Amino acid sequence: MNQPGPGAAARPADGTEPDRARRVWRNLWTLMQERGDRRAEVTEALGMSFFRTKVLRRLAAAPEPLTLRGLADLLVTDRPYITLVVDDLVERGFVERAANPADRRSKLVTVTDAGRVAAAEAERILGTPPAALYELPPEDLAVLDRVAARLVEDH
Amino acid sequence: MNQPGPGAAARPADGTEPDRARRVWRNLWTLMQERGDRRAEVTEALGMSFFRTKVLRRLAAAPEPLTLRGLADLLVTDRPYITLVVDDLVERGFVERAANPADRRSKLVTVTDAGRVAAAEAERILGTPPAALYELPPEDLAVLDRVAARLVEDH
DNA sequence: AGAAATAGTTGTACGCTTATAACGGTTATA
DNA sequence: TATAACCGTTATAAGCGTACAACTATTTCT
Repeated sequence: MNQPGPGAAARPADGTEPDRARRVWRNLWTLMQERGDRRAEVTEALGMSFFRTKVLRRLAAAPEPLTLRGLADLLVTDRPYITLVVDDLVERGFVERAANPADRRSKLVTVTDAGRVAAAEAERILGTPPAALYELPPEDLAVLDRVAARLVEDH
Repeated sequence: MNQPGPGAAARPADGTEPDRARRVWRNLWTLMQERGDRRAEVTEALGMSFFRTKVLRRLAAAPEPLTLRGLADLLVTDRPYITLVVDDLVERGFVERAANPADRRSKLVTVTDAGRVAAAEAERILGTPPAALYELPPEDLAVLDRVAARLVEDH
C-alpha cells in the first residue's frame, strides 16, 4: 500500500500533474486536520459545541437579527433543534429573543455584548494559522495567497 | 465587522505578512470545508460513520494486524468503544477477530478482502482534490506542492 | 370569514461518541 | 505462589445532532 502514515508529509517526488494535485490535497488535509485543529480549540475556549459557536458566529456576523427560521435554513437544520440551541445560548447570556414587529409569529434573535465578545474570540481562534504558515518565505506566502484565493473563487 | 460571508473568497489585497497568512488560512479552510467535504462523501459511500471508516483505514494501512488496545491508543479513544466499533465492522464483514499467539489476553484485528476494498474506496475519495486544484497552472501547482509539503513537515 | 400555510415550541426517538465502573481470563511481578 | 497489572468485554450514563409528529398563535390565501 505504501501510504504515508498519519502526520507524515508526502514529499514532492514529482510524478504527473494529477499526482501532484492529489499530493497537495493530502498535505493540505493533514495540515488542517492535525496541525490546525481550530475546532477543538474553539470548543474548548467557549465551553460549548462547535455547532453552537457556529450559530453564535452567524448571528454576530449577520447585518440584521435573524429569525429562528432563518437560522435553521442558514445552518441547514430543523426548527426544533434551533429552538433548543437558542435556548442554550440564551442561558449562557449570548443571545436574546425579541419580538418581530413585522411578523408576530416569528422572533428575532439578537446578540448580546457578551455574545459578541465570545463570537469575536471564536473568529480569532479560527483565523489563527498554524505557526508554519507564518514562517513561510514571503515569496511563497505571496504565491500561496494568490493561489488560495483563486482556488476558493473557482467553483 | 466586514467579514466575508461563507463561501466568499478573501481576495489578496496585500496588507502585512500576518494578514496574508490569516487570509490564506481562511481560504484554505473554506476550500476544505465547502468545496471538498470528503468526510460526507466517504460516510455516504461506505454507509457508516467517519470514525468507523477511519478505524478501517488505519487497520488496512497497518503493516501488521493491530490489537484492540493498539487501535484504541492509535485513535485516542477508550477500549470499550473500540470493542463496539470492531463489533460493527465485523458485522459488516470488513474485519475479523483473531487470536494473538503472543498474548492470549489480547486479540488481533485482521481486515477481510471486502474490508480492503472499502478502505481503498475511502482513500480514493479522501484523496480526490476539488476540481479547482486540477485546473491550476502547472507552475502554481508546483509551488503549491513544495509549500504544502513544507507546511506539513514543519512542526 | 373560513381554510390553508407558517413560526416557534414541545415531546419523542434514534445514532454516534465519550466516559466510567466492574468483571473474567491471562500475563507479569514480588 | 500470591499479587498486581493488563486485555477485552459488558453495562450504564450523558451530551450532541438529526428527524419526525403534534400543538398554539399568527398570517396569508380563497
